[in-house]
Order: sequence, then C-alpha cells, then structure tokens
Amino acid sequence: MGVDCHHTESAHPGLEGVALADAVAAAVNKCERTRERLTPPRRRVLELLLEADGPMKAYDLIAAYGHDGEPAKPPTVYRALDFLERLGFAHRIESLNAYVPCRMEGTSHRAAFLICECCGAAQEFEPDFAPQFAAAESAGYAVRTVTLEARGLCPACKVEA
Amino acid sequence: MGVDCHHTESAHPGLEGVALADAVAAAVNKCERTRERLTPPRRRVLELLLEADGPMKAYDLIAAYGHDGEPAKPPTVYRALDFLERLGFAHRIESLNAYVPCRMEGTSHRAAFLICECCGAAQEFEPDFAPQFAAAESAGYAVRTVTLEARGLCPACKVEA
DNA sequence: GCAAAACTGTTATGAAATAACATAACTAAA
DNA sequence: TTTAGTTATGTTATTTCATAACAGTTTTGC
Ligand SMILES: [Zn+2]
Ligand SMILES: [Zn+2]
Ligand SMILES: [Zn+2]
Ligand SMILES: [Zn+2]
Repeated sequence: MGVDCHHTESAHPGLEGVALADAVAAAVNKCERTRERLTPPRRRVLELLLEADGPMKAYDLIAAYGHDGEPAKPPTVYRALDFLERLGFAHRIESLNAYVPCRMEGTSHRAAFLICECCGAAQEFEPDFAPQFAAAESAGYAVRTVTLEARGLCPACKVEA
Repeated sequence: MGVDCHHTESAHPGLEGVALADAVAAAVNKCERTRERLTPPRRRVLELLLEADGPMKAYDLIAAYGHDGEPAKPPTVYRALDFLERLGFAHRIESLNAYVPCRMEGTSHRAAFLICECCGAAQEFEPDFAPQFAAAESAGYAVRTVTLEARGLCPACKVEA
C-alpha cells in the first residue's frame, strides 16, 4: 500500500490462540450443520486468513501454507478460497486481488469494504443497498451479488496525512 | 461470460461513423479545456473502447490496437487506460478485469455497474451512495472513491434463464 | 460392496499487469 | 532560443494472478 505508511496498528489484528481456535470451531460447527466439508486444505486457508493482520494475496497464502515452510500448489489455495467464499467464510476484495475472512456474524450478507490506501487495512461493514437494489430490479435486472469497495484513508492514516 | 448465452443484443452497441467521431471530438474538447493531452495512443484506446459492444479486456485492446493488425505493447495500453480513467473517460470493472467508456454525461461521478453474468453486458448507472458514504465518514474514514458492481442477469437474459 | 460425486495432488500453461530504462516531445523560465 | 524540467512514449523483460487438464483419492448414497 502506501510505501510511506508507518501506521502499523491494524483495524483487525490477526487472531491467535483461543480466539483463533474459537473462530475455527465456529466454522467447523457451521459446516457440520450444513453438511459441508471443511477439509484440511480449506481449514488451513481459513486459519491463515484469520491469523493475518489484513488482506492476504493468494500467493501469500500459497507461501504460508505449509507448517514446515513448504508452499502449497496454486490450485490448492484457489480451490479453498472458492469454497470459503461460497460459504461466506471469506471475501475477495477485487480492487486488491486479496482475501479476508468474513467479519460479519450473519449467515448471508452482501460484502462491502472500507479500504485504506495508506496502510492497506480493509474494514468490512454491513451495507444497505436497498436503494440501488430497488433501482436495479425496477430496470429489469435480477441482481445476484453486489460488491462495494470504498477506498480512502482510515482514521489513523488520515491524521498523519 | 455465459458460454451458452445467445442474447446478442447489447445494451451499448459500439459507436460507429458520426457517433464515434462526435464522442471522440467531445473528448478532444474536454481535454483542450483542461489542458490535458489526448495523445495518439490515448485517443486510439478511447476509440477502441467506444467502438466495442461491451467491456474490453486490456489484452483485447492490445490485440486490436494497430490499424494494420499489429498489436500494441502492454504498457502502451495500460498507460492509456490509466489516463482515461483519471480523466473520467473510462472505467475499470474490477470483477471483470475489463474496461468500458464512461456513459455518464456529468464531469465527476462515482461509477457503478450492473453486470450481466450471462451476456457480459455492463450497464453504468448513477448510484446514490449517500448512506454508505455518510456511514464511512462518521466512522472516521475519508472516502476518496467508491465502486459498486452488481452482478446478475439483464432483462434479456433473465427471460430465457 | 459399488457407483457416482466431490475433493485433492500435480504439471503445465494462460492471462493480467508492471518494472526498468532509454528516448522523444512538450513547456516554461532564463 | 537555449536550456532545464516535466511529461509521455518505446521497448524488453519480468512478475503477479489464475486456471486447464487429468490422474488418483475420499466420501456419500444406494
Ligand atoms: Zn463478510
Ligand atoms: Zn490506514
Ligand atoms: Zn462513468
Ligand atoms: Zn445478459
């Protein structure tokens, strides 16, 4: 992101220890309830996303995949990301080519992000797309998914701007 | 897009002849007023976007660049696209890795698109981001740009779905 | 069990974007 | 009108991002 950014405080510091275990356990539970399979590679990629301080690039995940330092093969990670996105455990941020774990509780939602162009933080929020959605539908469009990405400066970076 | 899509009618058929010349002339005028330089490669890429029936990939533009069939070098086209985006003559659609000419009259606006997942059409519309914008600002965020991409089925493709 | 479906491992390739550096063309002051 | 500063282009090579294809394995339902 900003090459000159020294605002190291992250909006979403990575999870560790109990918090990480809890988050993974919640995903395991949700998958059991919905008869989905949180297989080892899927679980590993979810862990990596949860542990990260910010959006992770696919090849960051590939590099970090093996506990022994061995990277994954690209399809392994991309397939896991497809699964995690499909189930709502992760989101792709198009304007960054990067991925984050979902921070919203609800089962289904439309993703929206505030992205800091200085420190790279990405904050998920629950958008109200009602107006845009209604406009699209009234124009005959059948909307399936909506993504919104707002780029600018986070509070921390705005100060020192 | 949809490999099985036969809905050839485009929401934005490419410009030809006088309409194309007019659109280019309008860009020339706007650049003269603002002391920006619509140089040959920039103008050529703008033409290609205006002539196209839908979103164009960067490498489509690269392949189509030369009137004699000679492709452009990638940086030529990417630099031109940067310029066109900066001046509001074109938009990048993140979820497609593709580009369209701006269809809105106003000088400054935030881009939003309805994207058909069947036929690939991308319809620009003027969004009202007031609620999201206000929420972001009240959270301390200084928003610079917002992009919204709604994916689904256009009226034509919805019928035959 | 057995067959179908879903998932993984692996190799290779394709698609998208940029780094780096040399050259050329405008622009405006000296 | 030199001359310096800025902006834009040409070119080569490389990096980054993502998927195709296919063989083999595990799970699931019958
Ligand atoms: Zn989410
Ligand atoms: Zn920041
Ligand atoms: Zn526009
Ligand atoms: Zn369509």
